[in-house]
Amino acid sequence: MALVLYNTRSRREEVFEPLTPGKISIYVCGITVYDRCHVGHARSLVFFDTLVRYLRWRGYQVEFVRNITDIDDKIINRARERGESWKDLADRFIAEMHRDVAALGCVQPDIEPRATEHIGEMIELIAELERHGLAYAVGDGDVYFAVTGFARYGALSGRNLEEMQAGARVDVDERKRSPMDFALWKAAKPGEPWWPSPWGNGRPGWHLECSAMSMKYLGRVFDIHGGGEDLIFPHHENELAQSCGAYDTDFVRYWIHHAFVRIDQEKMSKSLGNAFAIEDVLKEVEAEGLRLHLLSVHYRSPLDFSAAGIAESTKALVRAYETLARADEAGVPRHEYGFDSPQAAPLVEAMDADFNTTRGVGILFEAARDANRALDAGDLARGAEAVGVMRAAGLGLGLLMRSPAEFLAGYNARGASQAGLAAADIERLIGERREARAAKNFKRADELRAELLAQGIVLEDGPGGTSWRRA
RNA sequence: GGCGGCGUACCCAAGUGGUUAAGGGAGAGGUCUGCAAAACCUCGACUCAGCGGUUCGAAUCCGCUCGCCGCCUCCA
Repeated sequence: MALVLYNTRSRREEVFEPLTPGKISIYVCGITVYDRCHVGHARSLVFFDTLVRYLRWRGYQVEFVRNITDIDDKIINRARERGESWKDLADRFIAEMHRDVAALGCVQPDIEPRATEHIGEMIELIAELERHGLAYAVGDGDVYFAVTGFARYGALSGRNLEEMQAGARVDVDERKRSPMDFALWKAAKPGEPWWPSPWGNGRPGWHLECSAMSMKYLGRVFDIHGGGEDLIFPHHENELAQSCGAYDTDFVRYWIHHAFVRIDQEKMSKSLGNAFAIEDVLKEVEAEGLRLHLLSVHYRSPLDFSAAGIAESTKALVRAYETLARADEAGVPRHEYGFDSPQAAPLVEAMDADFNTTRGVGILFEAARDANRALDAGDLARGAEAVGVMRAAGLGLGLLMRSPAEFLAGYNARGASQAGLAAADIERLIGERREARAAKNFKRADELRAELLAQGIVLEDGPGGTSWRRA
């Protein structure tokens, strides 16, 4: 079995071969911290988290780097609007981003470099580009990359300079040699933060940080570079030009880009004003329900955001946790199926095929049905195997990692509290109903049950008594 | 204008040349139950936007038409 992934550079699926056998180096473009993260960012965070988790579970030693862009025009402008320092603003949104990452159940990257902590490396890179005749300074201290000096410019995004210039929407800057040249270093305007450099006081251009930091931590060639598909051009095209131009390296072996989250058939984005902050969404929905929802669509297809869609996924997730809880209660033995076990083979096959998380989720639920069927039949051995498949799928996808009893208790308690009920209230009504049932007063028993149902609480009568859950 | 992608059941969504077109949500019937709920079983696209073509064989390849989206500007 071979891991296959879609490489943006070749526009086709390729068999993945790591630079060093058994090891994988990954650099993902992270967030520009000028505002809270939205659901589009959540897709990026969850997808690459799943990719890293899967590859680790799959037996690879993964080095995962995700940067933070903590200096740029938007940060400066936003800080100015709010009358605080750009540093304080960036730090605050970094903390909020970390909170969102944790809430979504994502691992933190091994290294999370910040642009402003790598100014020296970036200056060094510009100097190297200058030596290769690919960088030029204009009078006032701005430095540009000369795209016409880099023959492969446009190869990643599949475009060429003539086409781009024909349809360019950018204002042509007379100081540039070519309209597509981009800034490596920006001279500081009055009141802006700056760092000293051979070209004067200023700050780095956006694309530079990722070239400098990825190569610093992962080497001049590394395995995977990822991000949203809007980064293909110009960001990744420019990174590639900088890194390859400076060091004549292959730079990135596999480029992976995921599609957007959409709302009403339109890209979710800050500039369109249709973005939902992760923080706000998680007040309304289960974080793991959102996570499952994001994984239920293949990463290269657009995903429509809707509360109803997340609710559907959450229902499915709860069902899976209920199956696990049921298995725990029945005392089925725990099996741990590694990626090379026959039980995990279908999941590995799905995920090896360009991270088909959709199919992976399907496998998880097929196993859930098998488990319930076996438990219905009292076949604990078969139930244990099916539950083992569920857990293996969970490990590969980053789902079902929590204790089922704990998850369900929390989920149900939140439902009850939304209805203004405490667990003790519900227990009291259950006790009252138990007495009514014992007296064969089914009319009263049914009234009590209907009362709770109206508040979103379902009662279930089982052999061991009555339990309650969120409708 | 250039480049790229998508259109599969009521909804979401896998599958991209060959056994009965995954899975989830919703719905209908059944088993179970005091009645329910949950779970399970059954049903649900003779069909994959439309029309042509290639092939022994296509949702899957090619062409055209219609509809939708993305990138070409900061953006996950």
